[in-house]
Amino acid sequence: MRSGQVTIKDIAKELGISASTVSRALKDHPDISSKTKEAVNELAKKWNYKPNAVALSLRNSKTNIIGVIIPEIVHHFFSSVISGIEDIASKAGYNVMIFQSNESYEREMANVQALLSSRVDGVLVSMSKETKDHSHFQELRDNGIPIVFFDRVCNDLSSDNVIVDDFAGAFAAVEHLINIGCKRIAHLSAPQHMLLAQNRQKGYRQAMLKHKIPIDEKLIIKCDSFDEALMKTPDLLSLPEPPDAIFAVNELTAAGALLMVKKLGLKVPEDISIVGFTDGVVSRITDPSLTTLEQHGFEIGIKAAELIVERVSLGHMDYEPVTKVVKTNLIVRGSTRHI
Amino acid sequence: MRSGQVTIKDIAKELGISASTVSRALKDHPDISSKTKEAVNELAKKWNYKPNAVALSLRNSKTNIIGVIIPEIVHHFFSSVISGIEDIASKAGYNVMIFQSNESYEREMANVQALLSSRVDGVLVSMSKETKDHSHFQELRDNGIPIVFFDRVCNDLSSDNVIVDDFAGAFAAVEHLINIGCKRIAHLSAPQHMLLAQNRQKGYRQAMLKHKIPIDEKLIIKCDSFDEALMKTPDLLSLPEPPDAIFAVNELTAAGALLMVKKLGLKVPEDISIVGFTDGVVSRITDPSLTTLEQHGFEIGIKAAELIVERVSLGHMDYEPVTKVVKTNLIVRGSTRHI
DNA sequence: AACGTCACCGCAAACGTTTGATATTTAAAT
DNA sequence: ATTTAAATATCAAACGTTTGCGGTGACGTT
Repeated sequence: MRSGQVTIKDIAKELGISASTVSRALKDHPDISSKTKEAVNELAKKWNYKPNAVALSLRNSKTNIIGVIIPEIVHHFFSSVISGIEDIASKAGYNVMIFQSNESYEREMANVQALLSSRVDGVLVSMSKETKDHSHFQELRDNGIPIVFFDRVCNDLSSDNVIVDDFAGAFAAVEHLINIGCKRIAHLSAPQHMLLAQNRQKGYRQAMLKHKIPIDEKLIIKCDSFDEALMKTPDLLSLPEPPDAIFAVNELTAAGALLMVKKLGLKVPEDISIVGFTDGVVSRITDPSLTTLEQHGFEIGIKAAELIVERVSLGHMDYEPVTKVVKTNLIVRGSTRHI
Repeated sequence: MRSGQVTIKDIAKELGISASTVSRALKDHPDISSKTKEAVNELAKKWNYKPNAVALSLRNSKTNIIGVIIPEIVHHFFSSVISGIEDIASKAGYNVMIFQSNESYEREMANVQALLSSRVDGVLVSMSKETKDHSHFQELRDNGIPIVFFDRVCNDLSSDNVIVDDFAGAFAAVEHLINIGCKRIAHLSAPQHMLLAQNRQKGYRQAMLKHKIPIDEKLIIKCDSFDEALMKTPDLLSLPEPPDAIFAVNELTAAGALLMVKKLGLKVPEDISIVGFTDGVVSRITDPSLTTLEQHGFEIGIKAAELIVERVSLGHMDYEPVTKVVKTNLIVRGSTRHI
């Protein structure tokens, strides 16, 4: 057995022919006699020859790698996205390289540098919460590497985006709450520099407006994690006019609110209805199970990967950016009143 | 602005010097005058030169990529592992390429071929449930690529492993149940061809044995998902002598059992105590929260990555395989009685 | 004998980088 | 003025692959 992996040269040497002939034989080039082809193919099989992707990348200036930058892998939504990406990429002959920013701007920039060095063919990004400047992404573009943003997209950079329909989803959720008779609906929101959070809040406001329910700003608070929900829900409930419903910006926040509401002796959904965003495992196993908006992470991954593959195969950066929107579904479960 | 990325040659041409001089200047080689170095560094910075990793890989026969094959990315445990891997890898200067087998043997083999072609420096694997033959992994080894298995390891192939201490964990869990006074402890188990499931069941039996509690085989059933737990828990509870505790092979199964027990009008933990394996988000948000065994996915990822980095830097395949065991912690929460 | 036509194969360059072995220049020492 | 050494820069090869171009026989046609 040889050390390292078999190359075309090894085969050529063994057969006493040139490397180019071996290359052509392997590709069934008409210039090569069938005798030679047979010999080459036989030996290649016997020695388990695998083309060296690195050499190919160098020659073709194409790595067949797509890079992914994600805030945190340990998230049902994000891991679903990655799964979708990997699915499509592997089908299209691409490999996937992942980087997590850990919600840090620094890390994200370092990741971009690594991607640049790796000469990946295209990049998929969901931005970190910290990120406000986008020049590192522009740098990728300047070097001819197409980018598709997903979920946490970039509003000032004109770019390809794949997002969930946050506005419509939030609107539907709040309208559902209104339809079952809720009047004082609280909104647990995320920081407003994120487009996603803006749109969900807009959906909330629009639904309230449409149904002529006055908006109480005291019912809109920044609260976007399980632990924060545990902290802030009591304040909300001790308002002079407490809410009769909560619309949370994500699943875990909704779960935290649910837990605290119960702990404070109120009943869900009889006293308070709760709706979350993002459909993970959590919503199904709470008691009662949570009414949520399906976020279709897998689908987003698929769409984003399809788009980047298309952009990469284009071979140039001269295209009109598009924004693909994935619809959300409202899944009604036990945490909202039935009428 | 130039199209494509800046190379050493571009810099050399612009400065009227040779590529080798540029290369040495960038590495602060003593042969190069400081004047030249300054000029080179300045231009490299101005033009944003990034070394081409592909060319380096080819030259050094080292890609600085580690490949990961995982059954399903969308799993709290596995995504935690990936997160740990990515953390260590990036610190050590490696990039991470992921592949999911989707629990399919076919896919897994295809992934190995891709890994082989990509010339990754090392591979981390958690096997698919289907996999019984391991020659594809042997092929990686034969080509000088070290492998570290984690969680779902390979018993017949002598190899590096990183696993959780399933036996001790299960033992501790069951002993805890016994200590709080439970006598009839049911075990919701996974298919026994998986080493992991075997060891957990062994831990269960050993703990019962130690405390001289008779083992009732009717209390050991195959049941390893949320939905299956919803189905089978009622049968368990309607036994002539129903259990007073449940030890489930994983978190979601425990959550399913918990939900169903409550639905049937029994109280947790007053009537029945429940313990799960694997610590995800789910255990914290159930009501009551679940007593579980922390599986430390992140930690496993870290250990596995550290090990593969070590193996890779060794530069040869002549080492004695080790098995690293990550301890589990029993986290006592609300689903088990306090005494 | 001279030429053309095939069928088959090899040469060399290119992708970007590094590095041992050389060249060339500069300055100092004889 | 010549030699010597040091300083500086270049050459060429190598990593594995592809591909345009050129080359070599064998054979058939005039």
